[in-house]
Amino acid sequence: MIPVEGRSTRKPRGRGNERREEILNAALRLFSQSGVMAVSTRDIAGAVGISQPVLYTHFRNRDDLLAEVTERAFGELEQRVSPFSIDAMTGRAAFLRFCRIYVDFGLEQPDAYRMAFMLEKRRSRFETLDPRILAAGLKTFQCFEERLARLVSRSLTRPGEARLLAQTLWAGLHGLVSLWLARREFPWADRETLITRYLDMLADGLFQPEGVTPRR
Amino acid sequence: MIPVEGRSTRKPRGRGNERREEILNAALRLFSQSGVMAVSTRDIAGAVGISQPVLYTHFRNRDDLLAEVTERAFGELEQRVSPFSIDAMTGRAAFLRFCRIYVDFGLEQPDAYRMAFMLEKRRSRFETLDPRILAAGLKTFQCFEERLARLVSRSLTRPGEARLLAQTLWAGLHGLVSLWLARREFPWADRETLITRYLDMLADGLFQPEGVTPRR
DNA sequence: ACTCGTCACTTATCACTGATAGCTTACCTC
DNA sequence: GAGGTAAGCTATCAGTGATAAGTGACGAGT
Repeated sequence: MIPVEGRSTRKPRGRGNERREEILNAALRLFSQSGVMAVSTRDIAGAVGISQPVLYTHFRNRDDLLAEVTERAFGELEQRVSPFSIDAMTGRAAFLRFCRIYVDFGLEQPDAYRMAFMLEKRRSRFETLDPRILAAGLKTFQCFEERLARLVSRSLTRPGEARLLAQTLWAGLHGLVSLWLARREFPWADRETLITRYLDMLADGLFQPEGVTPRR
Repeated sequence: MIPVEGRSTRKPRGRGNERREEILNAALRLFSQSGVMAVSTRDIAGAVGISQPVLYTHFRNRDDLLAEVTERAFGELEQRVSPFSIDAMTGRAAFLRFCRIYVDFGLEQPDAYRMAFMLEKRRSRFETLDPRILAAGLKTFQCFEERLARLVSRSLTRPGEARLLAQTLWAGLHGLVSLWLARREFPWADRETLITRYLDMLADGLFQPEGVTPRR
């Protein structure tokens, strides 16, 4: 399906890990081009210029490769969230910009987002999530939670409040992004209008009108 | 993978449509048991007691069968939403109960929910959504929008306001349900606490504190 | 009662998928 | 130069969705 490129030259001894990187990069590129489900192990091997079984000397199986690409997807989101600081903005504006980082990531990198949050296991939904994906997700969530907590630090009182708030906001942001990605054919209202309105709802729902003081 | 049951007896002439129903029922059952991705056409045929190619005399392909099962999934959600009426509740309580119907559907029937809102196409994400799924989704959304509009009818002024409100709420509800379904391994806060808090956020975000008057 | 068309269903097979076994080859060390 | 081994190959597996082509039973028409 995907055109096969020419054979790659054999790697010198001891530099087999370069191949591993090449595979990961090719996989990420193909996933973004054609969607995760549409890319076969033969497509990936073809793009790198090696035979398909070579993949299995670097990764246990397809899901293992996918897990590693997903880890990187989480890393990308984290890289966007992590430099966030309040700067000179008011609380509400800062909160909205914070939300926008997340939403924009989902809309600009749909495949990274899909892998991080939406991808179902191929075999069965009863398979447990790869522990590396979970770990990467937790790390990114913690970064998200910390930034959010700093944003509303004035009024966090009860223990566990920050975590609950972060989970609520995360799920809220996920709703807009994931539904839009999964059902693009739906007659959505104007995208910008919807996003603005949606983030307003989240801000109004989570905080007092004055600023960024959590309700209740 | 899934055990094959005994052969079914041949259908009399003119009653081939019974077979079609049997296939749909078996597919729905297996999807709920093992997850959509884990069930093959041979599993379905085996459960019905027929050979695998028979499926293709009733459905164009696997996605076509899946589309019909998904239509039914939307139907189930619609059946839950459709009898909703405000009764003797106050506006906010009615709104929360309305939201609860949606959330409970997702948590109780995860596979129906997945098929309706989360399922990615098998081949490529650039394939268009089956028009029947889209139609079923639109019908269910309209039912949702109508009930919601009646709930807040006092204060809907601008045209298109009900639609925007419905899309916002839908995406909001979807966020909680879908993220919970997709990442069960995540260390979520207590489920009931999270749901309550989340629905409170939606109510506070969409309406004035007094009741069910939309903001702005 | 016998034909005969056609509906319901079969077996055989295709191309493709992820995955494994076992062989080959080129490099690096000694 | 020899030999070990890392790097990669071909061949093949079972399972998948899908198609082609054949079989046979049922029931209407005479």
